[in-house]
Amino acid sequence: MKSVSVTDVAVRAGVSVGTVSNVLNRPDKVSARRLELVNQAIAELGFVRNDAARQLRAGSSRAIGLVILDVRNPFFTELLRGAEAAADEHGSAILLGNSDQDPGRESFYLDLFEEQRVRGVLLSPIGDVRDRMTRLRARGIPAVLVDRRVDDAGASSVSVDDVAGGRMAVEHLLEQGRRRIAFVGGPLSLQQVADRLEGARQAIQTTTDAMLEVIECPQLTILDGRAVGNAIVARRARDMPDAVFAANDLVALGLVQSFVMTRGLAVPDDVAVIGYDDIDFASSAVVPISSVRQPTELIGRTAVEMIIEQIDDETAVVRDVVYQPELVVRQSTIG
Amino acid sequence: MKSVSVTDVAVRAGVSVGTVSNVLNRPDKVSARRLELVNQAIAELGFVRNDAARQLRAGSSRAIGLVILDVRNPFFTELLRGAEAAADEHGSAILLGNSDQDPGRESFYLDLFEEQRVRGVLLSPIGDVRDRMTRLRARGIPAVLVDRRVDDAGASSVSVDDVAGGRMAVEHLLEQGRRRIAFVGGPLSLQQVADRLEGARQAIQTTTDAMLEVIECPQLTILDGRAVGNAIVARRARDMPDAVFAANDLVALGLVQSFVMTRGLAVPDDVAVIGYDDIDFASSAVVPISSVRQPTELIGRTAVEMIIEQIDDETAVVRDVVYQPELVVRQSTIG
DNA sequence: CATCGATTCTGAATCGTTTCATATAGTCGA
DNA sequence: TCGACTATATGAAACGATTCAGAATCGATG
Repeated sequence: MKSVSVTDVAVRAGVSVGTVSNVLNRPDKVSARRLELVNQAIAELGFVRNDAARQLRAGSSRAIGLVILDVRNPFFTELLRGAEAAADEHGSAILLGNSDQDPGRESFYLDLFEEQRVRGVLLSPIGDVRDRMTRLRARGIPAVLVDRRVDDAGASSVSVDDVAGGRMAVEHLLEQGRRRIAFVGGPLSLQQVADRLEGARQAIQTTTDAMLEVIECPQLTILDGRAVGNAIVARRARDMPDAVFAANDLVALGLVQSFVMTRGLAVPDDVAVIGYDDIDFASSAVVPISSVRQPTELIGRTAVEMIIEQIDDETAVVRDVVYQPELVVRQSTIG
Repeated sequence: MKSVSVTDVAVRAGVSVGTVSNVLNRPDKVSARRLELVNQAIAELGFVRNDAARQLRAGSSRAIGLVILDVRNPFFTELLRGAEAAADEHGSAILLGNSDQDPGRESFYLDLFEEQRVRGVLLSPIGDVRDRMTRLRARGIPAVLVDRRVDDAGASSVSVDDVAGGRMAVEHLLEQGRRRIAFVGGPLSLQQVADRLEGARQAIQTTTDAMLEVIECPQLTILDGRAVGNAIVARRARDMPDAVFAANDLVALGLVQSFVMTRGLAVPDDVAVIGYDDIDFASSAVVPISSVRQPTELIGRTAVEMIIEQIDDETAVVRDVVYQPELVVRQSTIG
């Protein structure tokens, strides 16, 4: 099962290996006759370039690594598609790593990407990544943080103003006359979650009679939402919130699901629910869910473009791009 | 920005390159003293093994390539997680390619994987892949088809009996007294879609008074479902189906969304809807959607295990694993 | 027809790791 | 102290593509 090499092709075509390499990489520098000969030899032998060898000599691969928090969250698959599109246009491929919010897996993929000498890394980080960023930078690998801004990390970032988003969500709930508001999300160590909560707090503080309860859950999945929902349904009436702001749409979906399925609470009559991300499924939920929309695909696209910028121009400075979110009102918050 | 090589490490530690390599790959063959020396040198110099060189010498990478039809379909992300878990246990990583049902992109990723000399390929194919399979086989790259069985392709596969699934779905609709049934899905060139339709036909044929209408849509997304839904709503009453079997849950979600949002049709009173895949979002839809469940994660896991089996044992024979689907009844089909 | 320049070709050197035949050190029994 | 092993360590060769300095080829021109 010996594989075909450029040498084999060169022999078959009666040219030198240098010429074969030129056919592969700079076909315009090769005379028509030899181009023909070489291409024919390639076809006959079924030659496929060995990327490891190419990379070893060339110094780096054409791949860009992307580490996301959760493949099952449509937010991230949307982001991935934006990144893919931009990478495509530039002739690179995206290598996806799914950390599942586990720092161990995050490390695993970052190590893997380093070993693979990827051209750049996009990271949706879990905890503190300052060290990681410094290390990548020292190694000359451009890195961009996505969906999260870290001051002083020495890395560029593309994010959305989550504090503003949180504020918008809760302001909207307040405008609807809600006063006993619960924030559901977690872990709070996740910056996005903390920021959305901070925004919520800011909004609450503009009033005197509203209160905010924080219910932390371990992850941001439908199951977590459902669990919290069941706990809320089981409460005594006087402890019941009249609105819930979920840190993302999956949690919001879980909440709504549990409220409606147990027939314990009507949405939005008993309790209003607003989510975050505006994933496709939010609009098709039991009760279409209000949400805070992020320009998700654009985030992915921009991040890749920033990587490419850094590759092309070594002197490119650290830059933080911050997009603004947008409120999307649906049935779950308006009676 | 010169990178640190094993030679640098060897010099620093005062040992030979062979020893450094042994520390990296067979630490048990190295004396404690040198192990210590080498590890220290690695840490001091910040050495990271160059995977391209490793791969070049070793012959193949530790990655397994997976090409899926649509990252935005939770079915595939679930499958991915199963594959990831199995790969993890075996110390390999999954490289993901998203074909978006575009044969060009499918080819692109398969070529890329070949160049990368992946250890194996999992493919959820679009059209005819016989040639592709033969070629991979000739190159000694184990391949497994997922979610689709292709007789005589010379490749193993892991799939679900979609004909049975289609039959189950429509039998269920018939039991509920529905008689004017529409099948929505596409493209019909996709085997999964064709099989589910075939199952539906078989079920219909067990009755004398029921009829099946086939509505083909270009893709299997929420948007396609919504478009077909709008078209159905616009029909005259006597052309209206009383049940719809969607080829997957995304389409079903889109249909329900359009029926409910336009207030044109009540689900399940006017029209029952059943989907396929039983993704998480099916149960949290406007009307919780009945579906045909596949052991999705298990499919991914099994496929990777079959790849590993083929790597370890060259003589492993072609094998088709076929799982059985399971009916999940929810509100969308029972008044 | 000699010369100069431009265009194409050639092939040895190179990238960084692993491998493996060979060398060396270490252990034990006699 | 001397073999007879075993356990470790060594370092040159190999993997396969790219690079680049220099060679070969071709035309045009005086």
